[in-house]
Amino acid sequence: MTTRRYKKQERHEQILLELKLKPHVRVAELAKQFGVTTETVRRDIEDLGRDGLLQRAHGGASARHAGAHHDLDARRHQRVAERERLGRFAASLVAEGSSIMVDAGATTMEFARFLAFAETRVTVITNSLQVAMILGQSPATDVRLAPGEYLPREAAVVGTETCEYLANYNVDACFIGAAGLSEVGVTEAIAGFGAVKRAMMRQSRARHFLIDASKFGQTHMTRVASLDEIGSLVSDRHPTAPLSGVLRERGVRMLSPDIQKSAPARV
Amino acid sequence: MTTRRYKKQERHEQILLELKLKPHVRVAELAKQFGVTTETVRRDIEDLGRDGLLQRAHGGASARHAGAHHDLDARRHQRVAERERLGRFAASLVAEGSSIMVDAGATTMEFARFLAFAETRVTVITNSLQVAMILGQSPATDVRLAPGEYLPREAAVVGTETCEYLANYNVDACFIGAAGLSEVGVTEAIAGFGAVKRAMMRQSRARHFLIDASKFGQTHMTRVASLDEIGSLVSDRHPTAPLSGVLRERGVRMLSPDIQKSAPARV
DNA sequence: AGTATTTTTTGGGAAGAGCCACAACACGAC
DNA sequence: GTCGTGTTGTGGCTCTTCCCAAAAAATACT
Repeated sequence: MTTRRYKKQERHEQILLELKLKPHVRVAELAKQFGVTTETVRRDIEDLGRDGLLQRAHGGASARHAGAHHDLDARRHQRVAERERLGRFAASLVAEGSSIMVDAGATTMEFARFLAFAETRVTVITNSLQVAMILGQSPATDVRLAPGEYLPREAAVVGTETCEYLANYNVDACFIGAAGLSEVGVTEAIAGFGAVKRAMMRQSRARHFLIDASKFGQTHMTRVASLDEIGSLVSDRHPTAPLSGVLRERGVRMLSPDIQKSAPARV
Repeated sequence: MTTRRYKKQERHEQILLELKLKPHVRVAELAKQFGVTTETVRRDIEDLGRDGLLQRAHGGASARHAGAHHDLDARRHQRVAERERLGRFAASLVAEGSSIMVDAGATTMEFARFLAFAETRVTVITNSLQVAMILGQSPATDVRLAPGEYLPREAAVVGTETCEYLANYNVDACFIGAAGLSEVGVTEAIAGFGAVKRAMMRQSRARHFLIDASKFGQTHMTRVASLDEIGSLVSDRHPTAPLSGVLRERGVRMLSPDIQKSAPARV
């Protein structure tokens, strides 16, 4: 027997690995690679798709580029439009020729996509591998990546090294995401990220928090910033009644794209 | 007239934008969105694909995202079998519980894949985003990423920051790729990488150079190491006549998997 | 060992996507 | 207006992919 067969789980791992390297794989391709039937690969893909580890597509599978948490996937898919508006709007806040720090996360990634697309000339310092790769696409962007321990879940680095590194730079603005915004302030679910976000805040003249409306009122484990420390809140919608009052009181600048209904939506 | 028709260029932009947001779009989807025939969309995709702005796929198009760098991907598809043998073999050299540095490149990526697959308990320091992502998959691996300027072409960081960072660590071994190996020594085509490779060499007790046979006899611009400095050469085949003699003379340990035909090839 | 369970292959029909060549349409120049 | 160029739509055909169900093989269990 010359070629031993891959076991199911081995194929699954290989497929995911493959998707880390290219955005799209074809069923036929994988079948040949593994030496199995396309039907088998199809089943593999179906399994992985059910677990939210990849996106199915006709003829193959695509990476779930968000790097977002599996559990939040459903919500992520409902709020695509919102996140997109937020990202596009936030990207418009970046001045030509400026330097910024960009945090890791699904929202900031969306922001990075629009920024790359706009080809704004800008220097970016980030701890997110995804953000680095996205912005690296744009020839107008200089990207510096922070060091640190690699967190596969979020495709980002964290830790003291990361914070120390950030402390060496002073930038015009930072763009930070978060899991929750409430009267308590900005909070984050994933430990380790808090420190990085705070380090970014310290080094930036302007602070932009990219938080979509679904996170309003939520409080998570670690506090990232008190309300006073938030420079501006960038969101897809303005916060409503109780929260908006508190925010205004504490001097938070609230920015959102929802005024301009003018241009007939084209997308 | 309610819905004005998109012009060609507008569609092109929209398609690219769409791909920034999701990794894969379908022809049929886009056709409906634009209100044109699938045939037209197909033509659009073909145009964009010709310019290398996206990857074609059956049923649609994929983003040329992060990691799908043409040359890197193309290289990955050349000499697959050789590279694979090399990678698998090199991965077997890593001792359980050790710490290593891993260079950027197509060959070291393959090595990383097998190392991740083997789930060897190991601490890895790298300047390659791809290597970090691949090894991050393995729960047994601790990954630290070096800082520096991001090079989209290779999905790696380089520069003085990178080298300075590496100087802070001392590891058991380093695994370094290269574009050429000749009597002159190990040489590299891409400037900036040489310094990083040398920095890794300095901090490692053992040095493994992962160089496949197709690179024997080649000399490139910047010198990475003289023959004396090479610890061991890991390759898919033993070097032949003129080169092998010189290498032996200069104390290079030559390792390659071609003796052990035992384990049936797995892919 | 032998049986049970999971996994993979096989085959065939339906749906989708691709490709090609030619017709239809738009736009600008003259 | 006519012409020419470039773009888009149409119809016919082929190939690929999908999905389903049943047979075959591999694996796990006792």
